[in-house]
Amino acid sequence: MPRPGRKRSEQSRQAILTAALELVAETGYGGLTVEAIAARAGVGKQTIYRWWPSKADVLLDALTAKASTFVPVPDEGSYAADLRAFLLATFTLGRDPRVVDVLRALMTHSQLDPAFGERFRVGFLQARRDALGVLLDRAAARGELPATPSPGTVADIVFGIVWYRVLATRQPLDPAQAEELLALLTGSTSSP
Amino acid sequence: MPRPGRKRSEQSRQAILTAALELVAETGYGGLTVEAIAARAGVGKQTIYRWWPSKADVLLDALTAKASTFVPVPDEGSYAADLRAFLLATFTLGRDPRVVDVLRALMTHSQLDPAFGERFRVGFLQARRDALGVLLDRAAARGELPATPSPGTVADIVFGIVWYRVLATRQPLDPAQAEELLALLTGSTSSP
Amino acid sequence: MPRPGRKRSEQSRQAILTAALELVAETGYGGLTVEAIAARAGVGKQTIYRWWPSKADVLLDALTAKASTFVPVPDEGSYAADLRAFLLATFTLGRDPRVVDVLRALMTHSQLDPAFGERFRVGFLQARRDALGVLLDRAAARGELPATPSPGTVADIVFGIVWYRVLATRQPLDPAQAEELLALLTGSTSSP
Amino acid sequence: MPRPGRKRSEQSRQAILTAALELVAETGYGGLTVEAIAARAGVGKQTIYRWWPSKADVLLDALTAKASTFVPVPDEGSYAADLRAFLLATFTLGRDPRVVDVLRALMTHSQLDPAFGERFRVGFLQARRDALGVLLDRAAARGELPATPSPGTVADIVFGIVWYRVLATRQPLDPAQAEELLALLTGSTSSP
DNA sequence: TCGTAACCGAGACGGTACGTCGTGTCTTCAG
DNA sequence: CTGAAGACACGACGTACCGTCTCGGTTACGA
Repeated sequence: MPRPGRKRSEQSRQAILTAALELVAETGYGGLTVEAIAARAGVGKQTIYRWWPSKADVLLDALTAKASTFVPVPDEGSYAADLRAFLLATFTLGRDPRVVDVLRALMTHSQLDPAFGERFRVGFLQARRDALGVLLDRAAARGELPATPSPGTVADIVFGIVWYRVLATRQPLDPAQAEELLALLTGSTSSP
Repeated sequence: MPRPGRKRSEQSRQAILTAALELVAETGYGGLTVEAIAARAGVGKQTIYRWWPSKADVLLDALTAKASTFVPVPDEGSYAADLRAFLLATFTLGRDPRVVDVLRALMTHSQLDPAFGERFRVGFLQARRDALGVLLDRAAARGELPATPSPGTVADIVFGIVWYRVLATRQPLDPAQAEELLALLTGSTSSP
Repeated sequence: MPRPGRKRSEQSRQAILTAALELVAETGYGGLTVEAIAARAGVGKQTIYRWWPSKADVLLDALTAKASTFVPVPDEGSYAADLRAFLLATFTLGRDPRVVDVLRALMTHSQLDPAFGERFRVGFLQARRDALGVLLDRAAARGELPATPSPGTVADIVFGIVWYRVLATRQPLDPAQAEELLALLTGSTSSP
Repeated sequence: MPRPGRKRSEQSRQAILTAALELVAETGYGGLTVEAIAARAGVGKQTIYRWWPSKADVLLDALTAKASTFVPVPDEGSYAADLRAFLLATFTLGRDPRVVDVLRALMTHSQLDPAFGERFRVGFLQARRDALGVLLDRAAARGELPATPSPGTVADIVFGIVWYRVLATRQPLDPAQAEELLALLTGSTSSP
């Protein structure tokens, strides 16, 4: 049942998302203020607060709306092929500076704002783990999964390396490293 | 050659470091303000600004001064033993909530303040990588090092998993996972 | 053409003016801080800085708004009657401790802040001289004005005595002295 | 009986007085800080606080030390001659910008610091009134004094006009105005 | 077609913290 | 003991954003 009243302005929504992405790319999270987003988008602050709980939620929205953050997990037939596909898709995404800037901002904000931290953990980080989980379950069903790095540890390793490079070393993700990781995790030819 | 003028007050320095650690434990980085540190330490704000470039530098100082952050790397005779020692020391440290709170704050601030980010990267993160590097060099000299995960990737994996759990999942570091990691990286008996 | 946005709060404005007057009466100009005004008025500091260039401008506003600083110059029929009315009104105002406290603060601030000094001189001091000037012009037109103390000097004498007592001797203005001044300036019966 | 220890440095004293005069001339009272005086004089702040209760006392000291502030009151033979001498000496002094700058600073500080205000009133302002008082007493003894402006009012008029021009209009004192004042106060030929 | 309700931009509001400046006191070392 | 140097606790400064709250004005549905 459509309520009365003016409709939400799609134009303002787009302007806000774009402004947020631009600002985070230009100045980092430190220079990202609600006032600056509103000013650049030509929008009142209230319009932002009306639709998003925090500026990080704006970014999260922008990330899922603009970039195709979604990493599909098609069945490639084997654990190795599945994992390779997942890693390459993930590492490719992690080479886009615009995406990386947003990821940094999201993780930073989740440390400052516990409520957002929970949303981010449940709605984003866990979703990525689940995607990898699907793949690992499939491998387990096939009996392909090595016993020793438990699925949880595999996820910790894969996402750990991504976030560590994004936040700590700030070096772009390297596809060659994805292959190293693949070899390590599938146990193929790793003897001295 | 001692300069003239009053000496720096060691008492104030200690009070500031302690206050910073307490506040970050109580309220997280979000509640850590220079004013609050100064108030709790019974100190003027200027005394903090005089000696530390930012509040995160205070924490970094407190971390290295109070907690024995230093992870020594004695030669245990083999790569596996060396790495086990390193991982256990690291994971143990990463189970101390006071240390973890500070680590979160440091990484958060390094995203907000690029200048501190550089200091943190060079003075802390790289130092930890170097410690692991000593160990890996020793193993390479002995010919014990598996070919495939390059030393850089080993470091990314080890520190990646630590930081990912500290920042993202917020689950305490698990010694059993250290053993998993050890098995994986030394290539010992990991077939299904 | 009304601009968009929330209107200025008249309630805040009144609270600020009142707080400023109270504080200057209680503690003098030395104890008058923008922070104290804001705190007492239950107002953010920014609200003060938004509307007044300095704390003295708040006081000046309060003086003209609250106290009836205005000294009317009705035509009393003769120079002597006009001047008596002017002097009595001025001296009466100068006996109100609340007014005197503010005057002291304004003159003090005008020495500290040259920009305010100019505003004060043009917008307040000159206005008072002009009021006296009207009266003197009228007397001149009637041919009542003694030749020797030029109008400018008459003004210097009248306002000089007021400010000197306010700032230097800190003695309340004395109506009897107004009569002395009147006799002197109108040249009535002043021989030995 | 000479106390033990190092003697007070006359060189430092002179440097402080000179620095204070220079600063007040360059920046007015607003830019006159103890730190700036100490820095320019090449002196520790403590040396200033040791010998003067406030920065205004430094200026007061400098004024009486450097400029010959003293207005002598020789007996010129008649009230008119005495008063003319006094007024011309006073107005001449009040035409020196360096003196005027200091006077402004002293009066300003006396509004901010009640203790200095009292010192200034008793030690400086009253001294000037007393000088004029000597002259008026002499005239009274001779029977030359007009009845109507009482001696106190004469003083209020004379010093009022000086301070009013120094603080309020900021116009230099005018010798012609001294003559006007003289004519007015001695009652000589002032009919229309 | 006319409320009425939700939207919009703008921007003022009460707050909190920022980083800086000056105060007057204190501590250190040199003369 | 004085003097230069400078660190100290303190308090106010003026600014930047926060998240909230009016404003006047604009859609757009339902009576």
